[in-house]
Amino acid sequence: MDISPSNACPIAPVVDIVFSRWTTPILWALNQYGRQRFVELERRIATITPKVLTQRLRQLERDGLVLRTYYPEVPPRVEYEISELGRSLGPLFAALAEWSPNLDTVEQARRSYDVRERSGGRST
Amino acid sequence: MDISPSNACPIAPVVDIVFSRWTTPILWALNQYGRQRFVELERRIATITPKVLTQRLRQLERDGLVLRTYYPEVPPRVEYEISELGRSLGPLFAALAEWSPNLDTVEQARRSYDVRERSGGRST
DNA sequence: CGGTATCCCTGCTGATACTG
DNA sequence: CAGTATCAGCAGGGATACCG
Repeated sequence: MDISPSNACPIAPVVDIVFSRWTTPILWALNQYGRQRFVELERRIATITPKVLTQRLRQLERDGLVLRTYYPEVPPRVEYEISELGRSLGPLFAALAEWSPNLDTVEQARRSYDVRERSGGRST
Repeated sequence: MDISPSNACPIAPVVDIVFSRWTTPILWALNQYGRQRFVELERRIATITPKVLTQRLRQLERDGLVLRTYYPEVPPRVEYEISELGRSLGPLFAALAEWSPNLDTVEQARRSYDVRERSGGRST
């Protein structure tokens, strides 16, 4: 939360909601593989802990991006799915994916920066 | 860094680079108001401290998203500007901006969630 | 299964002071 | 001006254990 102060730029609030920690893989998994249970998400994301997964799912549910359905069976069952509002993020995610080829450029920039810095390239 | 593990979804690395803390307002300011000095950025973002601003600018410079120019004058002058790679984020930022009307829906979702929770709506 | 509760610990942040 | 250095404080995340 409050990842980037809104006074600085108008898109900061959107970033706070959509790109706060763990939300991207969660929304992606729900969008990609559809409605699924808690454990499925847990296994798919792998490095997330149940506590944090719960926190993030609650947050996403509160923001209306994710729908939670509870089945009072034994053993209990809960299913999560992306909401319509969540699906409206599609174009945004597509824009992300379209930019990803530039990751190579970033990698290259990092390497040459590191070389420059190692040899004391900075003037100040 | 490592805001969202890449094993979970392919767009996570992009998010790590572009939407890590403070990078959005910085890139936005540089993109919106053009080439400017350290203090200008500092004043524009207001709540950022010089230490953190320096950190983030270095990171963005290393990633090739921002260009730094040092003028060895007295007093010294440094100017920052967005790189071509940084400008290539334009469509992404536009997609963000296009989604921002949905913030109202999020706000509404939060309110009704909070009402539901206050009255003990959750079954589990 | 689908979570909570607990503790710990890292990393970000803020404040302050100092320098070329 | 444009930083760097240092220290303290704290929220959030990870690991582990437990519960309906």
